[in-house]
Amino acid sequence: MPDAEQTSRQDGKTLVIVESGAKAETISRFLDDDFVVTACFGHIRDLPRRAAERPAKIKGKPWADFSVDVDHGFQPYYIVPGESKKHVTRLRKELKQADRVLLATDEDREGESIGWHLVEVLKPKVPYERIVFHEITASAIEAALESPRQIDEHLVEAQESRRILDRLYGYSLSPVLWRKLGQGTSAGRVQSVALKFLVDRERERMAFVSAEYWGANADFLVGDTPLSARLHSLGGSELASQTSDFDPATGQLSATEKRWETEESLADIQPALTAAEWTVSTIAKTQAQMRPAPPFTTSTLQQAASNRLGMGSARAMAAAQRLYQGVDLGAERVGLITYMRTDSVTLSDQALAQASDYIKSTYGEEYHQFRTYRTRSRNAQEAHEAIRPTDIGRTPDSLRRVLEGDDFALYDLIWRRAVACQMADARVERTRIELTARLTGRPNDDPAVMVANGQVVIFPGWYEVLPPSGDGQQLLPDVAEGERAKLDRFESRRSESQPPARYTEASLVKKLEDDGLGRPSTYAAIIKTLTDRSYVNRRGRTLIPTFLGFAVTDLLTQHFSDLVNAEFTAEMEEQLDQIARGEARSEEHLHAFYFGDVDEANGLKGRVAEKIDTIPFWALNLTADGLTLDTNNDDSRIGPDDIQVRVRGGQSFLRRGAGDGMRTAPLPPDIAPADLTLEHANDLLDTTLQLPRRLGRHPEADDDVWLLNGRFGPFVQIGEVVGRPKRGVPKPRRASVPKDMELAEVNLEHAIEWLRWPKTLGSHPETGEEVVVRPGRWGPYVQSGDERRNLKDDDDLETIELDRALTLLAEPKAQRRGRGRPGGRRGRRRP
DNA sequence: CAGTGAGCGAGCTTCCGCTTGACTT
Repeated sequence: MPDAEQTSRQDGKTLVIVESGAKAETISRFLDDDFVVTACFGHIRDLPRRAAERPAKIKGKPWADFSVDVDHGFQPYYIVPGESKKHVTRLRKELKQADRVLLATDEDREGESIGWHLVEVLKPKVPYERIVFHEITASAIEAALESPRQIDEHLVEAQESRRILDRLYGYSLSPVLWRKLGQGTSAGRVQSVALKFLVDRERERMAFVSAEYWGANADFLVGDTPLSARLHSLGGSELASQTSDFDPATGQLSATEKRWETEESLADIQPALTAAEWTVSTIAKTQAQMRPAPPFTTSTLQQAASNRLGMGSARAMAAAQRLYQGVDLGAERVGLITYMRTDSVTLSDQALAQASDYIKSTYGEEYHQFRTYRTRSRNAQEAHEAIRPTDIGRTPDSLRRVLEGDDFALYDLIWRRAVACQMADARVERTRIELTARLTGRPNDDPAVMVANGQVVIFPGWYEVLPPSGDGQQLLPDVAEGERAKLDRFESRRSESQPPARYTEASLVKKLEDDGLGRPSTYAAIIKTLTDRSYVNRRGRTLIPTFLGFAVTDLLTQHFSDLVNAEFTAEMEEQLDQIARGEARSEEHLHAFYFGDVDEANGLKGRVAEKIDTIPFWALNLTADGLTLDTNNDDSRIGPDDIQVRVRGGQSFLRRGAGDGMRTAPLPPDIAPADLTLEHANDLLDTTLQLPRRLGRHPEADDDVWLLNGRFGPFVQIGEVVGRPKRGVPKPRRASVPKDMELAEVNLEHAIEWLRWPKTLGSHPETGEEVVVRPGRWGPYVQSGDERRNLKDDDDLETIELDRALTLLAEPKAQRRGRGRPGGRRGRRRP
């Protein structure tokens, strides 16, 4: 099929380039044969990510890591990454068939930039113009074609400024973390703030002091009618009944006008309450209108998918992508929803009209309510519509045979939300029944009031399509004011004030959007980064920061606090807006950021150079009161029983004492910092101290194999545990336990395998030195004396022989290239 | 960085924001 399309193309056509493949398909249906619609699939150029991608001419430059010449106007050096090459090749081919190009990328900062990059890479010889589609409808496309314009250079400059700033930020601060916390760690304008949200919340939970408080429920008989109510107030004071009534720092009552009841105080008053004569004193009815929520954006879709369907952000987005790309219905492939990466709550006129028709014909006129919604989130760019079904008439039921699993559930949710948002308010009537009694002989507790709350839906409106959980009804029996009531059963109930909830994927995405961090296309990726880097663990739906996450956050917050908050991004966005309006230049902002606007000391470059060698290592002190940041980093002040949490090589561990009596134990990778108590820490240390452990008998050496704990972690050894190495006695054979191995799982088989290395192949004919082969950090290698060479791909660790090893050793050493680094400092190798 | 031992050669990691890869018969 594609072949036929290729050959049928004639010269003289207009090439329309959009960002996404499905969008290209849809738009081509609205255009005649004079147009060829194609997709570039997002950005086709970017700064090189890794050293291997950098152009040869910038290698060795002091700014090569950035691929941005900070000394000459912050000139970026772009490349076409491997994944984009095939798209560029294809676009070039398509361009040859065209005599005009329309850059129809999205109408936002990134879209403008993608259009500009397309021109830079494709260098069209034919005329090109910029157009934008506001919706994918015939009239909107026609309107777009009638008002082409030039590329907005200021907007492109703003995007480039954002791109370079993020590169400078990430690639300057990440190396600081490598030095202090281990390789592979990372810092970024968005991820580091997201991580700080999680760490701050975990610390709030650690500092939280819970309060126990008691309340009561009672069953009444009003005549013969049963009625349940809850104890509301005594002696004119309301009972404390929620977390916010208590001080999170002390667990004491903070709402001092309220009463703090205990189990004993309620037991004490129960006889008086039971004996009292109760009266239905007031029945208050109020009406309330419940408005539907706006249609979905990426952020609210991810929240609802998590809350209602239990889907994580990435899973929800994958399902949404499939719905967007569409299904085969009959002969044609049809996209079922509009674009799923959007920050807009706007619906097209066509969708509004469709919804109106559907609602009126299905539920009746009075169920329809025309509504428009305004986007409230910061930094919204609104290049697309809200997420909605492409055809409201395509009900979830009609797609039951086509969609399954996540896809169906998500479509159902999107469809309901889109319809509901054009429906009338639900009207509910709320009823509050108060029962009052005078207590004899208890002046401080008199009078007593019990309350029952109820709710009835009197007009469902949008509830018809999207019922609230529990259908919105809480029925109360029919009683009248002034009726006498008898307390039949009394039950006191224990509650605890709750620490602030941990973030879930859904609540983190909401927080990010509210604070203007990240974009619809990156919310799921941000969470993935945090988990990939082991900054965060998932437990059920909640996200729990690890100690490594704490270390990263503390280090950045202590030394670069102005960079690790949402305000930094907000200010950046203001500057980008100035650039986009042509009121400011990117270079000045970047210069101020990187080199400082007062002096070098307040620029990123100067600060990193000053800090990278002087920042102390991170540690938390663990006491009975909890974990606190260690600020002096002074071993001489550590007592023999003092416990610290530290991080090395990305692994967190416990340390008890300092100097000679010091003991360490690795922390379980999934431990929640708030769960680490002094007692737990001592248990972990004592468990590790159960080493040495005898694993069994080595069959060849005819000796015992021991698992021991050493300076650099656990290791296995053939032979007795020795105290100090004795002169003249050959050293026993030893091997490290791999870093990712749990100590409890180490057995004799493992030990025998590790102890096979190094294997002696023979002696070197020239030097007489032993030639050995062993697995190494960078793959297997051979060694003789001080000479080492890696095995090649064809060589095998198990079968390699002396001759081959000698050949490898005779080859020249791989050339080590000197690299000038900013500041001229080469990191000392860790001993 | 440290802890009963031995080893590790050269060069790498990292950012945010757009898009989904698909060369089987």
